[in-house]
Amino acid sequence: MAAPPTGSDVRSTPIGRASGTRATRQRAAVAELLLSVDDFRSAQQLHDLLRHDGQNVGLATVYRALQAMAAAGDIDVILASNGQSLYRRCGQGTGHHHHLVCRVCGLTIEVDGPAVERWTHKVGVDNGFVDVSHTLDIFGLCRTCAARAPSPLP
Amino acid sequence: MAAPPTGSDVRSTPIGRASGTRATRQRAAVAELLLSVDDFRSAQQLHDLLRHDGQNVGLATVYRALQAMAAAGDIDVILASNGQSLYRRCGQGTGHHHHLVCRVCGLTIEVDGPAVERWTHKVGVDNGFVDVSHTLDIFGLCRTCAARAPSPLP
DNA sequence: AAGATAATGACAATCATTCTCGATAATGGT
DNA sequence: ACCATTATCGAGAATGATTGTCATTATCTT
Repeated sequence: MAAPPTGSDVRSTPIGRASGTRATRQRAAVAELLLSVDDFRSAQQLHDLLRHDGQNVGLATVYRALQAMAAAGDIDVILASNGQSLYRRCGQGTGHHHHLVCRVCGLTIEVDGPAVERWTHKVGVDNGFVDVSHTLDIFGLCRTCAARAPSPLP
Repeated sequence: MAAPPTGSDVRSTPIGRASGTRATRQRAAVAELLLSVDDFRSAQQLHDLLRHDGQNVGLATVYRALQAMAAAGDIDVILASNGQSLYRRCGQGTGHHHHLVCRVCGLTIEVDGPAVERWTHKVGVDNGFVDVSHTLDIFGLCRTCAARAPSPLP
């Protein structure tokens, strides 16, 4: 044991590691892969990428790793309109935030909206709700995709 | 049935009926059921309600009816966190709006946020996006459910 | 080093939703 | 009204993402 046990054993585990969890090759592979990907990807896409990368990780393991990371707040999850979950690393340290996502290429920009946070919370409280949370995502066509595609609707 | 048979449904393509679509008992049943339900319900819940009501409608038909109504803009759809779609009639005439939904009982309140609309649009445009849209839903525990359940998180 | 036990992987199971296709019934024209 | 057309229905099979099972393996604690 190298780390000095200073009385109460506060967080002798690395950031994002809950006590009782273990560092494995598979989880490291998933975490590292996410560092090299900028856009939201499904669990299965990430699994394929690992395979092509020579990494051999089971699909169920990828799901478990992503869930764990999401629960720990290390990655963002959004629900695509077809119901599948998409994952992406999020800016370290930045807490709650939202996403501006290109419908075509998936380009993602993190955005903050303190006013919106306040507003949604107030709406909940004003209506007698507690434990208020919200989902907010912005979609559109990024400059590149807009230039490429003709106007979709007249 | 002694009630006037041609009371509520006009045969000459009522509002919301695209040409080429037909008015059937099943779709009427789904539409009417939605009138009596205030909260978001899954397709399967609605199917069960129809069954208990004596109405015999196939599950696939309920899905098809809901999809058609959603596509026509007659009902609202939200994606629950488990990925399943929830449906609810929306206030006639009211255009774009958002929802405050109780996580436990599904109680739903429609809310408007003109400022949020402006903000999301601005965020998109400022980043070079066009054709900007967004999703925004607020979740929480309504007064009743909060009183019933102990605080979920210490 | 050794034991306790998270974590893994291959595969089965689940669950919402969609598809298939023969049967049925709503519409429009006559 | 009657009929032909064809949208819609219903029951079950199929799909596809995600989760559960469980024997085996690898990590952490002592």
